[in-house]
Amino acid sequence: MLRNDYPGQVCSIARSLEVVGERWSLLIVRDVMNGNRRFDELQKSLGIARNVLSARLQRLIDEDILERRAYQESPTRYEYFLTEKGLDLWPALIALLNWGDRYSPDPQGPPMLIDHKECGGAVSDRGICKSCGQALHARNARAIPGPGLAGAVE
Amino acid sequence: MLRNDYPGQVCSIARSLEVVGERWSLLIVRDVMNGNRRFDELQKSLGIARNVLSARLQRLIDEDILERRAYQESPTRYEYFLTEKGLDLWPALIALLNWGDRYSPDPQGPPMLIDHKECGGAVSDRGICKSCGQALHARNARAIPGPGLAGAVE
DNA sequence: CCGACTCGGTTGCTTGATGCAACCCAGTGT
DNA sequence: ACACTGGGTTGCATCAAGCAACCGAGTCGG
Repeated sequence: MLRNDYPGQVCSIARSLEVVGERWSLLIVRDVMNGNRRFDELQKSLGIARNVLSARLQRLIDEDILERRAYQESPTRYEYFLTEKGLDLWPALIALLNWGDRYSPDPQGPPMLIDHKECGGAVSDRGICKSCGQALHARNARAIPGPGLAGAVE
Repeated sequence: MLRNDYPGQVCSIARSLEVVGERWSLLIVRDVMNGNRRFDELQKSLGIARNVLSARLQRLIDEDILERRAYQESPTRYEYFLTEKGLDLWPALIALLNWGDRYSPDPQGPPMLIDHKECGGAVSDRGICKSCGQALHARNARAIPGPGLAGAVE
């Protein structure tokens, strides 16, 4: 997105998109959720321009979606973590994941599978564990590589 | 978003965002879901530039998310409708709506409320009817103006 | 028969975000 | 002394978005 505001829109969807609707923002959140926490990791994993990654991270920190913490001193090096607000984007990501799986399917199968950490059950498009029925969140779900990834890695 | 592809990304979230992650796309889908079906209605409601609206509608049609139908001849006039694929974006929109309501709250209350057409129950962030427990879809949910809209309309 | 209005766009121009490559800096390893 | 790593910043070219003007078919009012 170019400008991050939708002038005149009084709608919570528009307000959400003002914050996370910019190009790359949701993919950064997804990557951090999957354990990519460092600048270079994110840059390589996403293939994003470094200046743009820098700007996005700053924006996500300003919006209290990410938090930057030093993991060592001299030289100081940083990691990015999701706040509660950031973790709460999980249901939206799951909905987009499922929509993508349904309508842009990989012939090999989905590239990423989500399951319930405690019981191993699959997750529905509503973020509900299909085997135990619990409504899941970022903390008790886990991403595992699916069959669609295999073809891309070779 | 500028370019609509995320090169090298093998991920259904990225694939979804390639299609609906461009600036305005999800808001157009939301508007059509709420009954704005004509070019001028959409243009006024969104405050989007006409050339951009034209490009987005064409893209959404190409992606089989919208369908254009003539509602009269001479002069021919058109309306845009959501396909099943478009309607299935509903859970993602609901997730974003709830996230926006929670973290960018309007002091007056939410500008838009969603309820279950049949029983009038409120809808959770997972798109589940809070009163009867049913998992809802675009067709059996309804958007109604909430308290947050009042202040903006005056 | 002439002008104004509506709907659904398209065309041109300007502005601003993005992509890319190069550079920077502190510290570490060899 | 030199290269390497992590975490960026700077400059420049390109491409998409915003804006206003225009267009074309048909309809209405006088």
